[in-house]
Amino acid sequence: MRAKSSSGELTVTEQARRAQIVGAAIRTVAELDYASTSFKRIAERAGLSSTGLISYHFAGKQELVDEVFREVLAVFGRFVLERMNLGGSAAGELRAFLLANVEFMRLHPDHLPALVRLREHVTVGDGADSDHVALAALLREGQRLGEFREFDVDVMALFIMALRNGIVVRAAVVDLEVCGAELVEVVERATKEG
Amino acid sequence: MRAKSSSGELTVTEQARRAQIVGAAIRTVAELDYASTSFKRIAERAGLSSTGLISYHFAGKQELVDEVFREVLAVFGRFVLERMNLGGSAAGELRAFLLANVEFMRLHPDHLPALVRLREHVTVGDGADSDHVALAALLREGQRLGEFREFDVDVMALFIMALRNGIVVRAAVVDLEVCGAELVEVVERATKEG
Amino acid sequence: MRAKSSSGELTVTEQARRAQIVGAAIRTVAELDYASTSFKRIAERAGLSSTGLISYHFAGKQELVDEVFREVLAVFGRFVLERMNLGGSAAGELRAFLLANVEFMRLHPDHLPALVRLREHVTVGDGADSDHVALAALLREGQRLGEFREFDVDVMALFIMALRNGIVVRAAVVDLEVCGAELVEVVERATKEG
Amino acid sequence: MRAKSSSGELTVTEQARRAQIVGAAIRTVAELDYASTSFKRIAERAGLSSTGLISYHFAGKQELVDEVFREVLAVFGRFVLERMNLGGSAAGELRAFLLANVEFMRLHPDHLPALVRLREHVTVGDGADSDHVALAALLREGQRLGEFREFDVDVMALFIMALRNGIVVRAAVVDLEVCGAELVEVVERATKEG
DNA sequence: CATGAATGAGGATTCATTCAT
DNA sequence: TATGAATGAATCCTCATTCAT
Repeated sequence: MRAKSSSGELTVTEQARRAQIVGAAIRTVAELDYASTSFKRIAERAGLSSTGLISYHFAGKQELVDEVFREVLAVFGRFVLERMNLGGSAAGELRAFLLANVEFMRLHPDHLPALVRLREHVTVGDGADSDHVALAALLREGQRLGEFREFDVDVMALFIMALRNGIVVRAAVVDLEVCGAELVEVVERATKEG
Repeated sequence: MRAKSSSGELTVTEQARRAQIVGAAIRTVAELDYASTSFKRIAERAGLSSTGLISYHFAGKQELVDEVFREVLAVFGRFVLERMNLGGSAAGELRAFLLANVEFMRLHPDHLPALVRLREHVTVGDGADSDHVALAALLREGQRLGEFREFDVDVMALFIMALRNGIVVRAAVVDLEVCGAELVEVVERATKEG
Repeated sequence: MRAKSSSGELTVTEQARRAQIVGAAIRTVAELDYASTSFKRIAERAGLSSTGLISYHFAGKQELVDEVFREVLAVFGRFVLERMNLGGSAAGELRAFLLANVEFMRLHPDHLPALVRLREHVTVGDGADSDHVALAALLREGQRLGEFREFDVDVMALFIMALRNGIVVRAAVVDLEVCGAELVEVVERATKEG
Repeated sequence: MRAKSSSGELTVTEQARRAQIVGAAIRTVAELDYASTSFKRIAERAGLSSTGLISYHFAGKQELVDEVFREVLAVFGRFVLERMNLGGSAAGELRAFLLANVEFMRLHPDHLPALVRLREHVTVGDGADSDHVALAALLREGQRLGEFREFDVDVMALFIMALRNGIVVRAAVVDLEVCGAELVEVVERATKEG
């Protein structure tokens, strides 16, 4: 009856259903794009008998979209973090970040497409740019350490995310292996001193 | 329903109306994103008194979308071509291409956003990748001339377009001047020998 | 396509359709009460093939409800005014007002029930209390002329409208003739000096 | 679905739950009007965690509505009766009835609004008019005793209840003290001989 | 008894499209 | 050609009700 109980806790069943719906929504958005993503389509993919069930578990389409976005971002964030926290050089971290991205595309082919397609329709505010901010910080650190040349870190972060997104959008028709290797090379050339 | 006369030709009036509608559609998509672009919204921006007129001039929403895409691509293509055909080196051509893109964003702030947003909803199949193909050819030529290092030209073309699109999507909140300069720098570093 | 053209004018056809829908809405509300009044029910009574047509002519349910209320109030206001402007005494005006109300119920059996049932759901703000205000003014004038005894004019106006509404709600099961005569008698006793 | 046990009796727990739900329903209807009164809203006000519980204790929305109506009527009836059975004159009884109504509004501000709003949606048939019948009987008795003038007792009863309901509907924005005094005065003038 | 998850009908509204004028 | 009225499918959402636990 409620999207969230008054205490903010969710029952196990509810968590499971929400996860099921979110998963179906991710697949739907990845396959059909936001414009064609309706509750009906999501319900079909989730095997639900009624779109009413989605409304039962989520306060509205916007909450679902935000939740999907948050979930994808969380999964992605954990995945990347596991592959980065080696300490070491900024350049190494950046390289790890890029390779993690490519690996993530392989393992979760629907997540990043959903992320990219939902970005404009999300009301989260914060998480949307968290990637960008963290990346810019890393770049700035690299500059401080003398590993990276001078450049506008925000612009460079934008570029790196743009390259990543470019691969995401074309992931279906592209050789991820080749793309990944070239991505690392290009970003290294773009950032390194000299 | 009309779309084209039985002989396949369009009258001057028809062409004018179609152009008016296409122009309004470009503005609408750029401002509202594809998901919120309806005939009603387009008609408002075009100063049309009926959405029926759009259906009259275009066989359907898909034809309109395709036409918009084709038109933007054509305008963009002419613009870029004028700034590139100086002959000269591949690197020079590539640089001219990039600068033309940035200049185009400044002069036609709605066109590339519309292009990017419509790409996934277009059924042209052909023109969608014409940019990519031409760019890949230029890169291959540069490799043949020894100006560019060895890389997968398709991947690199994808990257360059991704960088361009990254700027397009954030054009509203970004300093085009800075972005343009950095774009040239990054692409040069990404492609040049050594 | 629009509820109102940009110049605020309505075409003849549109006026006719709106009137048809408003009429059907009046009948529906009078018969079914607001809670059961849906676009579907209104469309049935209006002989429309689609509820979409109602949305086409009215910006929303609220606009329709407001328009219905305004229309009933206007018809009622004209009707009453025609029977009151004889000049003369305040008591005479009051009596004419009451008789006009009863006569109106006979001629327009759906209008006042709709008015009463819609009052709480209307966002008009002004017209809702115009009856009350005019009546209170008349009562005050009667007091000034010494025709009426001293009483709180707002409370008395409330009472008179309450008596009227009481008849309206039971109009179907009550003898209007008897009610009307008794209404005049009761109000006269309630207001007159002594 | 439960509604009543097979033997027709209700357990203490059942009675308590039903009373809790009925109380919340009264508040909900008084605050939100019938059209906006849903099981969800009632459950919120009752502190229930599920609308299912309402369906469990009442055979359907109609039974709940009828029960609410019956309950309000019973409470009101007892309250009024306590203040009337002094024997004495019909005029005195009538006056006591009116004052009891006003006092009831003060002590139970939600009950009469709920009663008025639910009247049209109730299927009891019986109790709905019990007020009216009793009041008409009192009026007839007063006529027999020569205390009241000649009038149609049903119409007069309708009028008196209409005045009462008029106050109820505006109770929030009106001075109950003033209204009460004027109500007694007006009804006395309306009914007394001469 | 109580819970909360689930259901499917029905709500208003928007949409692309059709058609008479 | 152009208009605007009309259509019906599809949208998200709310509702009372059912049911397994």
